[in-house]
Amino acid sequence: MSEVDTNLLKDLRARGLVAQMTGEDQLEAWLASPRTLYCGFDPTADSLHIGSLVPLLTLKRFQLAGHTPIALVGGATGLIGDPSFKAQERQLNTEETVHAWVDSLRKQVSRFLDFDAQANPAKVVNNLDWVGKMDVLSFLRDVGKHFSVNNMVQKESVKQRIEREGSGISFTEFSYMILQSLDFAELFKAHGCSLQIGGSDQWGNIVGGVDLAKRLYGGQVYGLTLPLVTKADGSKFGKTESGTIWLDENKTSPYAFYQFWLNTADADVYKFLRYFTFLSVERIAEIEEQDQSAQGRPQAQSVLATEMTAMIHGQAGLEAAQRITEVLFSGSIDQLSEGDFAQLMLDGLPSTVLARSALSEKSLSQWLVDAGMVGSGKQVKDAVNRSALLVNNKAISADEMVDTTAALAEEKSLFGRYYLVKLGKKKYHLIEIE
RNA sequence: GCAGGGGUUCCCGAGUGGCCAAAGGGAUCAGACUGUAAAUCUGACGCGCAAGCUUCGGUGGUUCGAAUCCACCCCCCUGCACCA
Repeated sequence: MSEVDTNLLKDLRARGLVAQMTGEDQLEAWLASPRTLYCGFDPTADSLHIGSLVPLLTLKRFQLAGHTPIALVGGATGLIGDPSFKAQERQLNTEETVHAWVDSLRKQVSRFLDFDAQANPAKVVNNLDWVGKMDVLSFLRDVGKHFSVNNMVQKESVKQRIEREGSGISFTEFSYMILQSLDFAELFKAHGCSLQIGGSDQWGNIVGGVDLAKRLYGGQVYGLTLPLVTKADGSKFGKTESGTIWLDENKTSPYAFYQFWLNTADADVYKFLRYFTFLSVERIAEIEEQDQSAQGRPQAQSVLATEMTAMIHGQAGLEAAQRITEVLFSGSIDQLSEGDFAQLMLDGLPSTVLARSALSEKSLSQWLVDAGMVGSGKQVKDAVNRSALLVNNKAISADEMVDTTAALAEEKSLFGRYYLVKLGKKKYHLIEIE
């Protein structure tokens, strides 16, 4: 039997990663020996986003401490939809869609865990493998009988759906909790899995699973929830003007990803370092101290961005992101070589390739809207009025905004074909004329 | 099925015949200040550079004029009934 790191729980607590747990006193002792634990990820998109990162990384922390992690991809539960704390009934996705998403998530999740560990190799399972085989009568008689609707209705996670005016909950979503409970019981039986972790919104579902595993198999099992990531200013974590921050580099480029973390507010950054990185809490405290005694800009954001980008996108992704950042925010663009521009495009700087003959087709504002740089021409106009729209560092006039040929005149280009468009302080888009 | 309540621009939520592209708040974007922070102040916020165009669940109608009135339809909520 391999040894485990018994300081795990202490470390999780120090990181603020423990929201609730069952069997408060016993869990610590239970984790003194290697155990198997799981966390579920439902396919609600073709990629995980950074919100899922906290449970995923915690699974990793458990593995590093010597326990065996199981990542469950919800091929079955994803077909139903978790109602927990959702304001509205969700639209069901088709089976094909969910199947495809399951495959994507399986790959993504696998990158974080170690499957070759001698003592505690990770596993990935899909709950469709057992739920899909179950027939209705078995479900109702063998599983359903253990659930009290009275109890389920009391759950905070579905309460607002039941009480709230203007919404409701279908039996389908209401049954979700039973399926998730079944997962835990099933994993206990098949893999001796004795701990489920998840976001604190999963508490109700997790407790349901603990109860069911006990009733069906008399298992000694535990549940542990992690805090939902919140921001000090109350806005939603993980979203920016351009949408969700995904883990998939095709949906969120390493550059955008790096920038996201770099823009973390001071009030959140040390908490995020504890939540998301594998830096020790001591090291993080040290960073915080240094930042406090130093004037001006803290180093924490940069550490966070570096750690996270390297973790998700690797060293190459990090370097690309830093290269772009360096050029745009500290360098002067006229020092760029022709090759640098090509590199920026490769590195993932948002860019568009246009034919010179096509320029006269639309106004510059329309081109920028089409390129996805801004939401509407009004925003471009607003920026132009404030001299906040620059092409190769020169402000665009109101006339040029309408006349693309003038705005992107050949003599204004760099190397005859590059135009770096800057809107506001942070938004960049590269246009190449071919 | 019956009765009652409701569906407004990203969200919440005003608006009950012209002054409504539609109050207010939130979110978001931009500017100033800064550290590519926070807080604050300013501007924008259906689409369009503009002229102008398209909206208030849907379709028709009344009217010089409708988010606002009428008819029918769709959807949601609450209660009752039906079913058992």
